[in-house]
Amino acid sequence: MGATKLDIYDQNITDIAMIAKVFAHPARVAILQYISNQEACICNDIVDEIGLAQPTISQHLKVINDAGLLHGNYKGKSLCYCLNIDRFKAFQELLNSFFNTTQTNCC
Amino acid sequence: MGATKLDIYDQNITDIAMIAKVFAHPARVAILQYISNQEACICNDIVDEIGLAQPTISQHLKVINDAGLLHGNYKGKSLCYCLNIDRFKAFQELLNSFFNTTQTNCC
DNA sequence: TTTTATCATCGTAATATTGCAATATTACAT
DNA sequence: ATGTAATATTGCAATATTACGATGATAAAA
Repeated sequence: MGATKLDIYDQNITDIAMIAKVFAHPARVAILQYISNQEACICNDIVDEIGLAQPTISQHLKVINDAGLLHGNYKGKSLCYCLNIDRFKAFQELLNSFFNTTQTNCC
Repeated sequence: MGATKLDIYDQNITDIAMIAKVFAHPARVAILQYISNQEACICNDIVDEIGLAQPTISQHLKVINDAGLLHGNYKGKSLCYCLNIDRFKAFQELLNSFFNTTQTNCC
């Protein structure tokens, strides 16, 4: 009990849910917005910007990264996280395809 | 510790996160898809369709309803849930506005 | 090489979510 | 009013998430 029953849903449904989960925490939305607005995107800057501890930010970054939304390059001693814009746009399209195939048929 | 710190984020960021949370569970995505594809949308049908117990479905419906995504009409002895399509489209636009203002500036 | 700065991982406590059985409520038919 | 079918609520156990201090790893600088 307690755990999500993943085996009973269609693949496209679990895909939508997994994408939405990335955006389902304000820290991750804020991180994504921040990264996309900066030229250099160093993790410690995010810690300063958002009022959360460094391990917490790092944990959220891992969730975002596991979803394939980041790629990082080393620049000096700081890690530069950048948005994987192709993946990001693919997420947008998947969500829109769900929204657009949904209609109201009754009431 | 453990609870999301909601007070440190901009309103639009928490809005996006709250919307995404509704779609962040496959049961809720499946319910929304199912409702939108049926002519009559009775809860017990959803229980049969998705392999979850009636109280669990009812709980997920409450989350969807609390987000303003449903309106219900009574039809005979069964409750007819219907998609609040205006709210649904508003959700889509908010998500798209977030996606569209996000760019990649480095790496 | 030692220090320093930056980011990741581990361990853990607090809180939230998920799922269901039992029970309550609601609306309708009789 | 009473019975019945459909949905909601409650209470609880299992699991997941969030947050952070302590610690570890890595790379540049001293």
